[in-house]
Amino acid sequence: MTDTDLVDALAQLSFLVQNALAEIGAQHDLSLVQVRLLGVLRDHEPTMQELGRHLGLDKSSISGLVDRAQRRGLVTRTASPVDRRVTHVSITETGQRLATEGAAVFAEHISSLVAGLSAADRRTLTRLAHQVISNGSRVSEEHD
Amino acid sequence: MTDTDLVDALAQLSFLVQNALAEIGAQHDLSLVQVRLLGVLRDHEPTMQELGRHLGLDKSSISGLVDRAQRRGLVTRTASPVDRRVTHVSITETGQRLATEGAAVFAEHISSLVAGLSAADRRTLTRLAHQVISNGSRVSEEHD
DNA sequence: TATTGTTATACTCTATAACTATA
DNA sequence: TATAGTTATAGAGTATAACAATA
Repeated sequence: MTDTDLVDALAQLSFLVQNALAEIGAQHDLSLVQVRLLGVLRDHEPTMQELGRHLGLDKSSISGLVDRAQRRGLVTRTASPVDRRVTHVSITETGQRLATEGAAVFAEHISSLVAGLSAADRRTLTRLAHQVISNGSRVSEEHD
Repeated sequence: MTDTDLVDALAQLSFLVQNALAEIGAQHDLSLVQVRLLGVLRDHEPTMQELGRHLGLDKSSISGLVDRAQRRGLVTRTASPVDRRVTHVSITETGQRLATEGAAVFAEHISSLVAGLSAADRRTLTRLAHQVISNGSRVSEEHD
């Protein structure tokens, strides 16, 4: 027996959040995947391969993705000093500014969505969301 | 002051749910937008224009989307009897079966994600998610 | 004239397969 | 031989602009 109401609510909620992310990106001509790319690069300087794992994309897709972002001055490629096959990707000043600004707008947008909830309800929602997320990590590890 | 922890949790949760949807679709060679298309058509027989509003896409994008789904035997076009400019889109038997089966798999997947929560916590999460969603509807109406 | 839908075009995004350079 | 990344190719998905048919 599945909880139809909860399943539907989580599906709708996920679309609400993803649409917000997509719209904020679109205001700067960024697709959702470019938003995710900048999001990853805010805190990491991964290799092309690591980037592919993070985003769940083939290495050839990453090549094109980074090409287009680089063409717009958002990221740069740097050669690894230890293994000359390896390329690291980093975010530029411009990309960083865009990512930081977008993250702030996103945070405000989501905050406005939960503004009607009491402080206690917001804490509860945070706790329950984390529980579902950690459950999700466990599930995806099982399928490795 | 924005609630960083809640914002992050909702973002992560949205990716968890959307990835599940995308993976289930991919098992039948359906993209996320094709999944959404079939989802809408399960309960409606909209015109091309209405479909565009539902999915937030331009009418030209809908033409291509429906073309590809029709080529695969998932949907059909029917002429409106009252206005000869208008085309209605309906789901086929094959599409219906696919959509119903996918919805069941999705429901099971999400249910397994929340299986660790108590019944009370699941009820609370349902309530809070609905509150955020209705807040989101209100917000998007304001921007009309 | 206004509206519905299609078509032409251009670009992003994605995977597969073949390739190059390095290990 | 194996691995990291690129390139060639093909297809889905998207929007803009121009178009045809109908209202």
